[in-house]
Amino acid sequence: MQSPIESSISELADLFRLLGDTTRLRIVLACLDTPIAVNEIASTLDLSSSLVSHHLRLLRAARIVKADRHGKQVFYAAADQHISGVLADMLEHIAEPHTDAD
Amino acid sequence: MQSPIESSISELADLFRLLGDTTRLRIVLACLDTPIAVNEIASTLDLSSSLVSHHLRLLRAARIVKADRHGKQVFYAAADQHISGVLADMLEHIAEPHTDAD
DNA sequence: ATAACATGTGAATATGTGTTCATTTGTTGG
DNA sequence: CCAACAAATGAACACATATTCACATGTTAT
Repeated sequence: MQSPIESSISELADLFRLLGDTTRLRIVLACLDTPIAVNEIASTLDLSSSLVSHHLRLLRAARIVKADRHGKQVFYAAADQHISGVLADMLEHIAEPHTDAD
Repeated sequence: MQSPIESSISELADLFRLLGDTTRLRIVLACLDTPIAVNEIASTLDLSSSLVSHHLRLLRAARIVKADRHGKQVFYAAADQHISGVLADMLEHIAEPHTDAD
């Protein structure tokens, strides 16, 4: 991997920071496979739609998810393959057996 | 991707949250390619070794980096391929051209 | 043992941020 | 146009956490 320039680093960190909150992460996971409306996310995860909307705004700004309006409802979905790729890699990292030796 | 169980989610979020700070991210990037000592990280990134040590402790606890003592110095390196894989994916995500249309 | 160096740690503070509540904007159907 | 619903937003608060400073621990050489 190339050493990323300084400007990319804050952008990188932004993306990770957004995924680093359990509520936001659950929201992202909820719309990974198929587009899903805001209030459906809210009811599924048992959150207020206000809170979901707040988080989706941040996720959308970072292009982690993309929005698609259908009538009154707005459907959200993962922006691209890299997002699911990152999540898959991290899950492997967790699954990996680890000795207690540091 | 399988839907990750609830316990994995907080573990996942922890990992992302740790990478979501620019200082910690720079530290991780600094020891991605080759093991590097604490004070070398500190001087390279122009940080106090105390701060670097604090962050390394968190990164080590999450098994993002691993420690290796050689004499007085402790060398740190990325724990496994998944970490670099995640970073590579995220960099691709950033590099991807994006329209301003939301 | 002691000095010199490298790393680790605890407490305190300043800053960032997730959540709630109230309100507003946008959209469809009567 | 108006009522009903979905989504978005702003302000305020509570809480988490990154950083600094002072000090402790661990390691090597003399």
